[in-house]
Amino acid sequence: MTVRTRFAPSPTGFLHIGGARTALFSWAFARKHAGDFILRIEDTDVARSTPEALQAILDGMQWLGLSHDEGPFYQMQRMEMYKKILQTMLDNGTAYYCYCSKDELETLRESQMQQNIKPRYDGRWRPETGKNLPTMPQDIAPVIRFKNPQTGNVVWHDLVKGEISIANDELDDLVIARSDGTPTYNFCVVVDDSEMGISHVIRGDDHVNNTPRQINMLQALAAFDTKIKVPQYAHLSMILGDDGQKLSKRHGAVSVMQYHEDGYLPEAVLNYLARLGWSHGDEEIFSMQQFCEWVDLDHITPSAAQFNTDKLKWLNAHYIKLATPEYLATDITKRLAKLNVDIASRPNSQPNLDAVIHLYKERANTLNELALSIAYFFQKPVIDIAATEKHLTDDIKPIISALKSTLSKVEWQAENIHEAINATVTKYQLKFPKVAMPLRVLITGIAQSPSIDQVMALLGKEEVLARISL
RNA sequence: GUCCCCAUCGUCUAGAGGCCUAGGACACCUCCCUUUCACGGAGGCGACCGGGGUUCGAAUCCCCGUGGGGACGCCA
Repeated sequence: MTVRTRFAPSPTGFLHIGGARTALFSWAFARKHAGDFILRIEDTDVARSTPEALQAILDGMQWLGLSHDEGPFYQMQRMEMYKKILQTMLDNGTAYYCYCSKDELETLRESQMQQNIKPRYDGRWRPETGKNLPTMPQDIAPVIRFKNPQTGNVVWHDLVKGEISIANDELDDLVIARSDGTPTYNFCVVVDDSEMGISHVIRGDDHVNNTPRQINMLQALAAFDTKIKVPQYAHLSMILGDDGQKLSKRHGAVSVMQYHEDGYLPEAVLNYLARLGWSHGDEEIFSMQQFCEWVDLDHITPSAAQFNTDKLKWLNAHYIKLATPEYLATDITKRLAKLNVDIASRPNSQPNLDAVIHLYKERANTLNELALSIAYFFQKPVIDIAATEKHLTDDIKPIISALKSTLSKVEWQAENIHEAINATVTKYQLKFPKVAMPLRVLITGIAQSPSIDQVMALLGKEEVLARISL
């Protein structure tokens, strides 16, 4: 059997971390089994769907590199097919019209809540042999409801959570088409999943409660079309915020593109997401190629997982270290531009950006940190007054002055610069940092940097000498 | 409220009845490296939600609590 998975977001918001993880597992699972990954846009909620949200989702998927083999399919473009199937269900008695008004349903719900029973449709328009239906109101456009079985249990083996069983009498006859005729989510999912030949439905665990309804519909459809099969389900548990709280629009939920913005590499986000709620022994760091070989559904934890930004940062630092300067340069140039450091227009690109990145990439957690920390190579440093006062003391100033004139005569290479500093240190019988620290502060503005001789070599003689002004 | 799901260090997790004195990773702490800060290296701190069973033996299986989460829309 060919594995076919899908990611089916509704374009009502950005692609957040939970959605991205679901997409990642669907994508990887399809890749592992040489199957197909399908992108389907569930846009039947016309009022809330926006082109901006659609674009944001597409951008997020692209940034992460989760490429689909088919689609994107848009449900709004599949209306004819849904309506045809709706009519078939009406004809064969698996669905029926319901003329309840929204007010009527609201009243029903409230009274059920008051009696402490689960609120659900009471089936007043459900046709049964020998049953008298209410008088059809003139002013109500009907919805279509699915005639859900009333007895027995729906049982399926969830690939993540194991066997789940829900009694049919817990379920009601759900609306599958609105009064304006448009089909609803649960119906479209069922039609699309079977029509697209989806073998594994991998989705968030907020859909567990929809699954028995969907299975019932699938079975109703299958009774009239033997090609229709119930797919396998895998429900991924949700991701909690750093603080253990549920992610929501109001609290903590951010677009995956925000991570891009914040200076995270997609490699790091992907690796982190793959490892969140899934494991392959003790493996922590792995490529997507590796993940696609290893991924399986039985090692996904059924419990919710809390997001940990520190660990993401650690992975990000790792992938920055791994990356070549050339790979990072374009991105870093853009981030520098945002800091008003325009290096694109510098004539002979001195200092060399790749070399600077090379010097700094082992010390940054994010690309933003990296850009910020190398800005002083391309513009006057921001001086840390406290650090300057601490290291550039009056007693050392004459020595630095002397060093400056020595420096002005050396051939500009890190080794020679190091030697010059060493000579000064020896001459005045000092410890190396005693000289290196004031230099560092003068040149970089702050008290932390890579080897100061290497920094100086890269920055260029003229600029270094200019910055050593006391 | 009703139904469904979940429960190992602070966090992510390993764990399929004996390999468990519970392993790894992030974070934290100490030391080493060192030209400051990082990086890197070596250590350390730190968990089986509670109670009952089953079994020679339970983190692992069962039951009951407790706690957490989800669902209950003409949203998806």
